Amino acid sequence: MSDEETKPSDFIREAVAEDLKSGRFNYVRTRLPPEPNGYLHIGHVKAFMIDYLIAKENNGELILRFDDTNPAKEETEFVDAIEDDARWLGIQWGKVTYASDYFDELYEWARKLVLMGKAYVDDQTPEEVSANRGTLTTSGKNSPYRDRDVKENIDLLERMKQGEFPDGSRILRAKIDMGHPNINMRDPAMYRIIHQPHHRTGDKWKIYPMYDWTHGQNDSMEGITHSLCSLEYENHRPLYEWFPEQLGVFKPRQIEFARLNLSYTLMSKRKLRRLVEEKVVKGWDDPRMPTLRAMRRRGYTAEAILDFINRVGVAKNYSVSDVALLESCVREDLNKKSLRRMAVLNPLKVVIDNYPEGQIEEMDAVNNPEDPTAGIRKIPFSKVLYIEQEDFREIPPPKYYRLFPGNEVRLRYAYFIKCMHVVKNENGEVTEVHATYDPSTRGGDSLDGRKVKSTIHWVSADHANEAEIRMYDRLFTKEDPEEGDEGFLSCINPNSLVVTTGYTEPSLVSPEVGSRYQFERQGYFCVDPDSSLNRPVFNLTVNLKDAWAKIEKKVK
RNA sequence: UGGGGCAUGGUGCAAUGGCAGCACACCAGCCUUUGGAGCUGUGGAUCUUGGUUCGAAUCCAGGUGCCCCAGCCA
Repeated sequence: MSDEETKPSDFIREAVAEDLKSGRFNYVRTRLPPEPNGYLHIGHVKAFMIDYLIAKENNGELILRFDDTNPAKEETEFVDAIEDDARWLGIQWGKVTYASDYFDELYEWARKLVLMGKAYVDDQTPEEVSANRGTLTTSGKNSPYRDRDVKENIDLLERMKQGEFPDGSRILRAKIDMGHPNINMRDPAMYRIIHQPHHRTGDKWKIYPMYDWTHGQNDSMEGITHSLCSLEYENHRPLYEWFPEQLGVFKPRQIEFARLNLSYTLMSKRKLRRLVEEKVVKGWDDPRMPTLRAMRRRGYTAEAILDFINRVGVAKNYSVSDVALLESCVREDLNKKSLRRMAVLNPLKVVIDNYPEGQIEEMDAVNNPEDPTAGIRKIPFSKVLYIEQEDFREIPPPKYYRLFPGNEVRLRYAYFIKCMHVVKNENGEVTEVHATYDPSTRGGDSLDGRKVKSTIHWVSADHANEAEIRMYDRLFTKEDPEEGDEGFLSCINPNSLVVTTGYTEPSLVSPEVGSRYQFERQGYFCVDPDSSLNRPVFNLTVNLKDAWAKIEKKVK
């Protein structure tokens, strides 16, 4: 296998290679630019991996730079969480910086622009600024303050900085062209007045730089060669390039790609916040959320997430990836790694009539058929068992070959059993299944070559341990939760969380929080921090493919 | 009646003028002590019209559709 062949390529990697070849840059340096105003979600992972891998593949550097230019929205808590999540993904960066590290230098650069006559203080109200910006199809109007002289501008800017003026009373604007067809070039704001403490600079500043003024200049100051961002910044590129051009400083290259969208998933921080605030979910780390904290809690591995991101690829097409692909990646990874265990989620009592009262046998069970080195374990077998309610039907539908009266199935790693009769309650519901076992099939193999069509899982009732099982499904019922007029809150899946009490084999009495198992024939489960002594809580990470569900649906 | 961008199976991504391919999903079969996993196979796509060319998904022209932009958010 050669690295040359397996190395992914896309239009960004090609552009970077071209820049190196042409000599536009002789090194590669990228940056991760999160705003510390919320938790990372899977959409960020795509952007992060592009930055990280492109730096890595080119023996370049990666800087983690927090874009903290708006004190009203940002908090240290998020800085820590973002670093933690990024590290969990395995991303490595050279150093951590903050936009706020550069506030002084940025201010000097702004003064320089004012001195050059390329920026001015505007006294218009926000409403006037907006009204005079024009529309998409009509030109804007120059501010009456646009031709203020340099001295006055310098003085006013300094006084803005000193906190002499109230919020919203003035802004510093770049002097470009109010008639520009690209609205971002119609004298964009560089500084606004905000009398609020900043999570890092405290109350030193009363003015804060805007994204457009900050980001590109930070890139330049840090010697970033490639500033990779999502498509919505395409319209900002002319401005991104205008500033360093005027200042005569290092000019990084901005390249845009399509952000990640996922079916049945919301990616906007604002809307995710509503889910938390309106208690649709229990918090940012609720396993149904697309945040990394939630996915970690749910049991997704970093490897699976990274594999997914890699398979999705990089392009400029607006696209919505299928959440089924993510789930497939999670299954593939977990299938190789997870220890198998037996757990009954919705118990139905089975009594083996011909099994000696009080007898207990230890059955050998394989820990992971995909990994022989995982070894085997012992599971106790006795006269009274629990099986899954779904694994018994009094009247079997077509193609059903699990347990039903008269049918024989295999209890995994134990015996063949045959259903003889059932016991019902006053409502006519089956409460107990009676069966006989064939002692010659111990371990699950018949001596006479007799075949059964089904193998079902079980636990010994006396030895089983109670556990809380949290079964998760998609949060939304629509592929695009935002489709239609009713909004995403109108298509919440009422069954996105179903909690049951299940029974596990005794080896799972107190599993380590965060450990992952495959419950045979059901899915992958991860031990939740809510677990208490002898009463673990298991989160469904992802279910196993359910062939019977498909058949049943088709037969109907 | 502006500017910027994008159109390839159901979904996502390749093919860089030379046999339209990969993954997921789907369907059929094989195998199976998980109706799991695995294996094999089938079907299905170049937005449209015209042009250049021996040859076009790719180049050119027109059309159509979708996305982004009028924060003192990022």
